[in-house]
Amino acid sequence: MKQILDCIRQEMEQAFAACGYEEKYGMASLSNRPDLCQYQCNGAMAAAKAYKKAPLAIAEEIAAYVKQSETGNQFFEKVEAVPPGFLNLNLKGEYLADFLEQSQRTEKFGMEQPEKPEMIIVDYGGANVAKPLHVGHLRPAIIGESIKRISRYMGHQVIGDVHLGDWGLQMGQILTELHHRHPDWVYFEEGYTGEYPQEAPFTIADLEEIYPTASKKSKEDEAYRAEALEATFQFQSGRRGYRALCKHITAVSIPDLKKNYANLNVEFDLWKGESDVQEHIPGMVEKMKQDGFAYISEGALVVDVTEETDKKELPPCLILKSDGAALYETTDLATLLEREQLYHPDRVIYVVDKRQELHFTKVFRCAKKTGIVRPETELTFLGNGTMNGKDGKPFKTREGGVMRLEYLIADVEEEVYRKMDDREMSKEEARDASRQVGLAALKYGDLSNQASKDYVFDLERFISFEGNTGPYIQYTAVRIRSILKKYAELEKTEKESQTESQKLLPPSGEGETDLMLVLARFGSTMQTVFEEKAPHKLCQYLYEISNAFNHFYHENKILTEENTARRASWIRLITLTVDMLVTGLDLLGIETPERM
RNA sequence: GCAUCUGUAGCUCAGCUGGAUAGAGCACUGGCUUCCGAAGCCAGGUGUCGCAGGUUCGAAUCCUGUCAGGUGCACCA
Repeated sequence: MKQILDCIRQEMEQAFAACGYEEKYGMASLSNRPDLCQYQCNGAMAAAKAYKKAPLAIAEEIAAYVKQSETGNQFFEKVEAVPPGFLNLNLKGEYLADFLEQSQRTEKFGMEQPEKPEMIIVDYGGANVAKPLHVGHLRPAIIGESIKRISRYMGHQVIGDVHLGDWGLQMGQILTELHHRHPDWVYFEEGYTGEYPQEAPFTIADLEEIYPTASKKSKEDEAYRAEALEATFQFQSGRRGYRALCKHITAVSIPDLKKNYANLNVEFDLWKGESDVQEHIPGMVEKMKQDGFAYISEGALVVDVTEETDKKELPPCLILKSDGAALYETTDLATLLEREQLYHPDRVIYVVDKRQELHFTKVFRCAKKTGIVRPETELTFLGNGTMNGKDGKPFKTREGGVMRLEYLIADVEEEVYRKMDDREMSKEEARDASRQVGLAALKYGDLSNQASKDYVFDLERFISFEGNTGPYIQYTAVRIRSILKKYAELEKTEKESQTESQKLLPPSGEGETDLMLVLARFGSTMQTVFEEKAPHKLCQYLYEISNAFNHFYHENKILTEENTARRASWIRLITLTVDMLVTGLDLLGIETPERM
């Protein structure tokens, strides 16, 4: 169904046209002065210049036209021209109620599905094998998951890909470290042609110690680093023993990563890694050479990606290192190649740390230039800022190290659990609720900030349950559910149910009108959130719904309302409210507990 | 050095495809519960929108310059 704002715009555009002005001046928007009106149209002021007339005169002309027109009469309770030339609009209660009535009776609150659903791939994991997830993985995971859910909800076909880091230097470093420790392993025996063991000779816990050690040595020791680079090259060139070991590393890591992402309520459709696209590399490189895009520069194989409009010359996109090994760029390009073959995506959205912007700019340009993706494929870089500590610097543990994600989650959960002491719940229920509330605190604290900006992690604030926080939204939803439960019991004692047959009545008071106006914005808000890939705007919206509901709630006694038609109408209104809240939270990747 | 992002209330942040008095939350003060969850609601003060110019009827928003901070600049990912 059509959005309210679109109806208003159409109405106003028609009015402008009928009065002899260009249609575009009918552009209406939400009022920025709610005390004066609900919607506004500023077109008269813009038109004043073009038509050399007084803005107020135009506004009055339009207002008069709308008032006498049939459809205008149906929509508006008020159409007012105000100096210097604003058009202030208020909707009729009947129309508003009718609109929400339809929203409630239609799937997805009446949101229209896209004519042509797009195939969208969201690349947002960034996890590396052999390394535990840490706070740096939090933002891409949370934001990406939300983008995925929102896109899917809008009616598109969406694939989330974790895109594991399982191919680069880190693998060479681990191989080197393992070689040093266990030179006798069959994996390191040259010329060995037999089968390698099925079982991995190490556990995830071993790896969690081995990788940091190797990484550290590689930074400090030149010879060690050279060894790791050589191992990387050998491994990438297909040395059997190395490949077998890396398979073990991946096999051991994935279940652990899955578990940790699941704790965050983050799920991927694809668990592909960099290693999965290696077969595409030789052909891809060969074609780039043949087509004349790739050439040797300073020993490495590169593709130029500068464009005329650049203020500064971009470094070229590196395809192969001078030692012939593949790079980050190479793998990302090959991944795009494979995605194009398998899924033919209309868009690929990368949710990764914003510091990688240059890298992706190069990859995108190279992919377009060399024809790896179609010209119309939209490649989007959604760079996220970092989560900082209260000192404004990247979040660290007290000891100054990088915090593991599972510890952070556990800390938040524990803190919430302590606060729920006084609730009448079983220990089990309280645990479960604190998990959901804690996660909401963490995720909402993150998502309510613009993705591209850094933000300060403040545990106290996020879990404070006051103000614009995840728990506050959850609380509002839980509270409504509680009322609905009570109502269901109450209704049992009455002769017949009225809720189903009762239509939504026009609002009876200020609080109810405001609530209805907010709820009526669901569709257009979702559209904006999707288009701008801006989950923080969804947070803001849910917060507005919650505020509007709480205001309404204090203004009206729902269950004791004597007019049963009114009461049934209110029940339907708050049902719509809670449905939208729960849906919205779910799109942020946040669950709503039964009680809290 | 070059590029790029950010600078809004004491703190944390919205607003930035130009519009009417720049908004929230926290913190601070006072009030509201014989009644649906007070983790709530109501009321109260706070701003050189980094600075300086410019465009415009109109600028936090667009343009230029400038200051401050962050980030990135070819064989790591």
